[in-house]
Amino acid sequence: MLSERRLQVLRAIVQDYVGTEEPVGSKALTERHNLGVSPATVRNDMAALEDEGFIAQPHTSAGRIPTDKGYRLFVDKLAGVKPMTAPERRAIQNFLEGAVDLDDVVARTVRLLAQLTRQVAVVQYPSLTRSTVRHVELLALAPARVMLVLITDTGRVEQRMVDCPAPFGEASLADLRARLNSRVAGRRFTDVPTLVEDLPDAFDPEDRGTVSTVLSTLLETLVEENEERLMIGGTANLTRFGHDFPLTIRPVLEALEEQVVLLKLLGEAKDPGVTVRIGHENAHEGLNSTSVVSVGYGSGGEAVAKLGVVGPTRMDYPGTMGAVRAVARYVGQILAES
Amino acid sequence: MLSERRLQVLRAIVQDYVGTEEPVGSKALTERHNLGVSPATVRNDMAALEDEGFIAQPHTSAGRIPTDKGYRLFVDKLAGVKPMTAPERRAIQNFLEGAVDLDDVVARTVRLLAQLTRQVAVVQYPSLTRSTVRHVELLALAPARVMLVLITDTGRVEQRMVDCPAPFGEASLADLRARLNSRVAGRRFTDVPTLVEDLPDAFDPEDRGTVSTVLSTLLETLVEENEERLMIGGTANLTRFGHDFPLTIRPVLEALEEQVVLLKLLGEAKDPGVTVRIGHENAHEGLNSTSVVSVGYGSGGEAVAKLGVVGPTRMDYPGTMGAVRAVARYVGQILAES
DNA sequence: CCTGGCACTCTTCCCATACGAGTGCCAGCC
DNA sequence: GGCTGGCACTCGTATGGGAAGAGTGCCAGG
Repeated sequence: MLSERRLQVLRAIVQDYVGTEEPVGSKALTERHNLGVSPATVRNDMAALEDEGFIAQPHTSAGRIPTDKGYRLFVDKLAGVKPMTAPERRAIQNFLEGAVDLDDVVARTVRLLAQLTRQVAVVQYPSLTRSTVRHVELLALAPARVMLVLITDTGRVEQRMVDCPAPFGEASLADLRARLNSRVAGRRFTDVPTLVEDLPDAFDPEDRGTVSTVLSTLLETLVEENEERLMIGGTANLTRFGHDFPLTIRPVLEALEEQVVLLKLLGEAKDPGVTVRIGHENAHEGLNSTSVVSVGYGSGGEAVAKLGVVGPTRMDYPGTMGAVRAVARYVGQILAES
Repeated sequence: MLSERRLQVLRAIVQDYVGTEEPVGSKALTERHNLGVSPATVRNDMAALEDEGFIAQPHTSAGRIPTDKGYRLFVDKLAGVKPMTAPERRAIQNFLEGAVDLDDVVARTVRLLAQLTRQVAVVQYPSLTRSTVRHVELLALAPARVMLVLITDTGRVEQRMVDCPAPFGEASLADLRARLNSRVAGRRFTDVPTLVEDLPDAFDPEDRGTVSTVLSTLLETLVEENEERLMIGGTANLTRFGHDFPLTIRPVLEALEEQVVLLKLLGEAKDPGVTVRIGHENAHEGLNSTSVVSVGYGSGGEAVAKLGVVGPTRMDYPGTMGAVRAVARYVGQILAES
């Protein structure tokens, strides 16, 4: 087991390295931190930390830098989440309150996160599966053409065109609209399939085909839109990544464009609080030199989607975690209000 | 005036530089192109071209690279638009035809453009101003809460929540819905304000306030959403930009995040055909080392939005212009069909 | 267990040199 | 007049050898 002081040394190394972006040596450490021991002692501690795999040297005559394992220990044991200051919290709230619709909320959230953390921000749109139906609307655009509009409690709106097998009267449409809403309004999306199962039976045989078509489009929408959308921002912050540019940044940009990858990444974080995945803990190869800090957010107690940031493993974890947590909290509030 | 051969020399320089990314010298030119003259002659021509400002030397003992002015001449006079091959055209069509809704069309277009040109692709959503109204829907979500849904002929859907000053009966709502649609359906967005101007007069005094509120929300939507949305893709291609990385790429990424900047950029291109803005021709400073190739697209004869790519000034102009033009054409077709 | 001292290892920086690519110019030739 | 070969010149880049500096590991002593 590592002694208390060795942990302090590790913490100091992480903090200094995050600050300076340069390998940190024993002498610099004792100067900048009150460890109460000499550089020589620190050197011994460093050697031990290196044996355990928490830190490494880029080359023989250089200082140490934390490994992924070192950051992991730092995040788990050595540092808390740095809470936002009151002015920061006010600023977050003010900025988000100006949003006019869901798109705007998401867009503002991305901007805000990117600015606060100076990293790449990723915000997932509220998921359909975990939401409830506010309203389903059917519009006859032509005799045999219906537009299906789905409104969720999180303000999300999805629409689909339905080509009906037969013309569908306005009265039947109104009937279907009423029956559909009375069954699914306020219910969870996951329950919808069973709730509408026997709905065609209530209609005249001639309309049943159309009703079935509409319903199956509705169910399709639930499934399709399940591959959720997300918004990304702050990619310009990638330029602060490191010195050996193109090689580091390219795979990250590629990964960011693969929404599937990002969604999987966010989806994997099951933790109810802030989740941190460091370097190689990320399954995707392109993100092996990055850390992902994410958290769920939602209008009620339950998370309906995730948001987070992607940055270099050398990042200010306490600050980033604090910012991510705070933003998620306020977004949740905004969603609950609207 | 420049002689015919000098123009050929300029063309050769542009082509070689685009290919190799390195300053091109007189000897290499005569070897790779059948100019029929010796390097010494080419040197004289180069000196003349440099005097005129079409090419420049990075340093005394290096080859020449084209200036913005040189690229401009190349684009205007020396090169045409390279048409896509038949297989390429088929691939474009196939790829776009799989789209299920407008979002998907735009997303696929971005991907396609980025892949074809190996550059950053930008696609603007079809504009509201130049579209016509397909349908306006009003949904009573609560006694004094109405959702306004606007559907355009390009498939775009916008929704807004309206908080009414007074409860609004279902009958009145149906009345308003019917009157509204009979007036604006099939009409251009720009005409809507005058078309609905006197609509409140037809209602009972007690409903007038609500009708006005709904209408003003509708008009707001037209104005607000006029600041159009766009989708960007292929940012990973920025890594192929140049050797002096962070400095070049950073302002570009920043500009790309400022949608306002991009929209202005696309908006400035009035040309009915493919527009090319080279280097400093772009008003925005961050894009001074890039060229923007854009073109309008639309379902009918008229352009409803723009799309294009952003890349280094050192790009394959004929190929890029061909790809941009072809994609715009097929997107137009897809929109017209749906 | 901590500390000061010391030898050792590398990387980085700097400078000087050599090399080579490319130019500009000139005299001569068609 | 325009093209060509030749030649001197410029200047960036590659190469190599120190010298400097940072940092380490280890050891003997407190």
